[in-house]
Amino acid sequence: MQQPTFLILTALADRPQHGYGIMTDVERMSDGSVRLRAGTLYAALDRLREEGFIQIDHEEIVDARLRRYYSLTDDGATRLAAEADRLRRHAQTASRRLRASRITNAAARGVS
Amino acid sequence: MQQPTFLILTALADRPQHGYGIMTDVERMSDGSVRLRAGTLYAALDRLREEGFIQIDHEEIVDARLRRYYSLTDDGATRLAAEADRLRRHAQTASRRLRASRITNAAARGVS
DNA sequence: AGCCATATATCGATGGTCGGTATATGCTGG
DNA sequence: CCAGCATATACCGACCATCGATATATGGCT
Repeated sequence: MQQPTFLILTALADRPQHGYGIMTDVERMSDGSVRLRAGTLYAALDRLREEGFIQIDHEEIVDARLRRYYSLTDDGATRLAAEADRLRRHAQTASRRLRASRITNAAARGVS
Repeated sequence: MQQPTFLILTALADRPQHGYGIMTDVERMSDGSVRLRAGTLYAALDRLREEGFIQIDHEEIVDARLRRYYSLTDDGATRLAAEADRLRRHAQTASRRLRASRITNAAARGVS
């Protein structure tokens, strides 16, 4: 699973949201580092719905504009939890190894 | 950065390794869930070298077979550290939101 | 009047990964 | 004794998620 997809599911983890809301939420969550393109977002929403990870929650019209709200399915929540755990473990492994390497290099330079 | 690329850099975080060693290391690190294809690995090694994140450390011949060892550059270590931190934060956000959602749902069902 | 935010949708291009194939050596089980 | 597997690098076409751009429409701000 790629980062944009992961962040879309994360945006839906605690409440239903509509497409545009997901876009801004993802940008905020990632401190502006991940700007979802409209193409990416709506293609991903269709795909994730086909895969059964999200579903259409409800729709409403605001200012003559459609808002289509999506929510996580149980499958989606399970999948996201598994993916989050994988990310956490990978991040931990990388940090541990980098730390080990810095210690080794410091020792080699005679630094206490 | 995609997961395979991240894991390749992680494999090199604490010591130089050759291609095939990276492949087995990545599989072990991810509990067998990520099996690097030869095509992915060697293409990624070329690309990462061009980008300045890794470099050829040294080469040796074992059993008439070439072993080309790669190591992280300073740039690569910096990049990997930043990426690991991003992964950690994203995983944390997803887990926090999922937890919040479970509490809300439990309360809605009248569960203490 | 012009621009930006809101909101969804579609389309071609890009690029990292997948899956397979090629080449070569050495070890091991049947 | 030879077939298969592990080791080791390399290349290629295919796939698909994402990018970047464009389209359409409304409302608010300057």
